[in-house]
Amino acid sequence: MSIDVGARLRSVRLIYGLSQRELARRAGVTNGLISLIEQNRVSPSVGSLKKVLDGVPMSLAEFFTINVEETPQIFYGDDELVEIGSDDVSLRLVAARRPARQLTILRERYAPGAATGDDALAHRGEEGGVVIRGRIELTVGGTSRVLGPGEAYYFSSSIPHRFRNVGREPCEIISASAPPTF
Amino acid sequence: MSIDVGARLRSVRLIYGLSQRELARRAGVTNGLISLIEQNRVSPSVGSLKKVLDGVPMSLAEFFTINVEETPQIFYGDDELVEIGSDDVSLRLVAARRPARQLTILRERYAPGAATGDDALAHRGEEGGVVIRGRIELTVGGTSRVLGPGEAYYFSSSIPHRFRNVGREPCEIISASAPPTF
DNA sequence: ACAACCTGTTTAGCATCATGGACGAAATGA
DNA sequence: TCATTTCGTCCATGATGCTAAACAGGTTGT
Repeated sequence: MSIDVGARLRSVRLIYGLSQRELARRAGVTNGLISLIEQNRVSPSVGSLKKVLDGVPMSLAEFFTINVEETPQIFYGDDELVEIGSDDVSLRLVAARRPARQLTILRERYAPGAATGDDALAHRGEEGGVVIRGRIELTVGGTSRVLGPGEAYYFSSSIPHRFRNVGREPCEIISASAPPTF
Repeated sequence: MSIDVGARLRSVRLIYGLSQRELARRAGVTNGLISLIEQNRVSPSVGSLKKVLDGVPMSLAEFFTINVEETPQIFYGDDELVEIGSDDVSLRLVAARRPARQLTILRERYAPGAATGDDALAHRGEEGGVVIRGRIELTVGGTSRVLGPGEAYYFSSSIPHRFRNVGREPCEIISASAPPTF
């Protein structure tokens, strides 16, 4: 549940082949603090954690992104396409069972006339995709464009956006987004 | 230089349309703490920052990844599919011109018999994709499997991996990886 | 054996964070 | 107008992070 900052810090320190004292010296903190953090006996302030990571160097974003356990896991096949959409808009998620994915990959299918909703979507991250079949109208931040098979798109997910199938046949898209939205 | 945790938190809170008190209630902390953090008058412990973000909800990784300035940029269409592959393996990159992408999205085309190379690939991050057409043999960490249209895959890119078209027709895949490899 | 150095851990005390409540300003409603 | 609600900020106090120094165990070298 918790982040296990201690294990993360220990693993990055060892990756860089540093002792607690050496890292402490580079970071301008005490070795004792490194020890306490690695044992999870304190929850460091963001300020001191940043100082520590500056000694490596590594950004806070990277620190919280790295996967410590490194559970090599492979997901294959049709089974991994888990349905999460509605009737008109079918979303199939790749590797849904995998914990802590860095990516959401979807096969999206829009029935003729179907759309992602009346309100535009807006969330963190970036997303993009490629149209496989059919024609889709993509509205991003006020401007619209119709995309056909083979065409692609990419934008910041925080800009309000909406998809709508304006063709007479079903439309299919492969999309990806990071950080994961599902 | 510093991270300006305060401004980040404030912008996140406002994106979600919450007051300091409402966020505090959801997070299980006091409104005063939210106020102090947003003014950068304290450097919150990782533990409390996590509690706060759980109220949104947002991960620490996302929190430190978000770009406060947010340059809205949209990439559309066929133009954005930039060719980067060889003769047998064609890779077209979505939104190649966009700086600092968080995602690599590729349309990959393998001629019959073509492969990603004699040596297996291994790099940081995660990747996945969906087969659109043809049949591809995917080898990840010693085990192989042949995937057909509609099937999907997902794995840690650090595991050595290799793609090979084992069918008689061209194979097409839409893939995504993060962090970006191209 | 012994010293000199390394490792990570522990502890007392001080600095900082986090709480609960009080405060004034601004908006809402009767 | 006056009461009520909600906003963000501020303050005293208790909780916790952080430092400096001591400690125990392991390795190297003389």
